[in-house]
Amino acid sequence: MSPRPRNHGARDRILAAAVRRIASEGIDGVRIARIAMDAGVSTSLVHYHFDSRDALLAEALEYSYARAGDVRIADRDLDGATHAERLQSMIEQCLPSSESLRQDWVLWVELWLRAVRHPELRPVAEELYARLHAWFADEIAAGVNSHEFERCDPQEVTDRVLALLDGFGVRNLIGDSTISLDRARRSVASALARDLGLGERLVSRTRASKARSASTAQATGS
Amino acid sequence: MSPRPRNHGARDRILAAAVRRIASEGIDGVRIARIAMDAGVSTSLVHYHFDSRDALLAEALEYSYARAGDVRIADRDLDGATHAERLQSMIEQCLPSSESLRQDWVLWVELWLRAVRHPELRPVAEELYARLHAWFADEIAAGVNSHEFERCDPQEVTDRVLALLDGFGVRNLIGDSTISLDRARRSVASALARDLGLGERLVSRTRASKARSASTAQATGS
DNA sequence: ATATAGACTGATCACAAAGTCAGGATCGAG
DNA sequence: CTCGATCCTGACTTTGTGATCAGTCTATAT
Repeated sequence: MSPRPRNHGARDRILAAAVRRIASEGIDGVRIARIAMDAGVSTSLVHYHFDSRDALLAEALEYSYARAGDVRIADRDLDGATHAERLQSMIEQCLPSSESLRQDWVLWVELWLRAVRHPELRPVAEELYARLHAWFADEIAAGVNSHEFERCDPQEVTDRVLALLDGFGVRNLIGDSTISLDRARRSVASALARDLGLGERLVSRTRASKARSASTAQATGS
Repeated sequence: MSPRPRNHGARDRILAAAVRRIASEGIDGVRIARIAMDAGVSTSLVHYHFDSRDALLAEALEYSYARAGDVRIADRDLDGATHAERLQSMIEQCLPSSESLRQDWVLWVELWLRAVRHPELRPVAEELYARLHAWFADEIAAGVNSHEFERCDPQEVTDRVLALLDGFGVRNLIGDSTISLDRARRSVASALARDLGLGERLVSRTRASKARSASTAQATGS
């Protein structure tokens, strides 16, 4: 047997550093010298592991999007929760409510911008939205089935929720002082609540903050 | 009198070319050589008129945002219209529904991304949102006053509409096949209609398409 | 022991693109 | 006419950065 590739982890460190740098400086602003520095290696090693700068960045983004697209929780605190409580927690995880979520958001916007100009990226974006869509629509449909929610079209409602999340999320992301995180949360939740026939509140005040802290705790970690 | 600066229009042509190039290639992708080519001048002239690449791009963006932020219509066809009809037309003009609106949208997203990393740009973004907000909120408040709409909080409703517009707009902009322009239009309009107590439709079918064609006609021109 | 493949580096190349500079062309004022 | 300011250009310099390459080091297999 010929010696197998044994990686001392440098490759992964480079990828991780790349993701961080992309988030902080933008795809176009990233310099491989910085990535190498962050990863504690020489620039040559970066070129050794990746064919080109573009290849590195593409893989880094792919990695990050895959992670972000993975359903974000198997949140133990929500095991016995109602569908409304789960939805509340999902909303929380789709807003830039923690440092790591903000980072995901920036890469997200970066993807939007590039998808406009590079049609080959559109499937990537669509796939991400499709997963988010399924995540919400399934939960809503389940709630309708179990008569927790009023009859409604889960597809329509989901699209509206995703749009609200994007709209409020972006404004909060860019630091618009009129859209606090809490305002975004409440607006999205109350709009959703009305669509589901729950009146003005998705969940009661105390339960809402419980769901929130449960999900932010796990979003912040890692 | 000392000789006045006599500009043969080159400076403006450079700015216009810059805006076009930024929209098509992105702020980071813009090369002054290309801008110069488009404007039919030498690169040296670009440097003659603008201190630096950054200064040129900043001025170009400022120019474009100012134009886009200007209230977009004094739409004669809507002079005798109801507030609902006006709102329908405003929605149309806040979605990427024409080539020039798509261009504005791209620059808009570009601004979001940079505002995240350059706090000095945030006031620019906030100002743009403030104008949009006022535009919608005034119209809604007027409709409430005249009892065309149900009593509601125009600020809240406006923020929700702007979020929906951003959310649906972005997805349409990146070519997401599940969010057609028409779907975006109808979703935003129906959500707004419900907020205003008008049931499911903001305006009747025929009047809606009339308002749409009126506003796209003027959005496409120029 | 030594041959081999993978992991890694320092030095260097190549190139694109921003920015500079010296000077030419044009126009208005005196 | 001619002086000076404005407008404009081609050639050049500079710099940042992606990529290459020759070679070292280490671990493992035989």
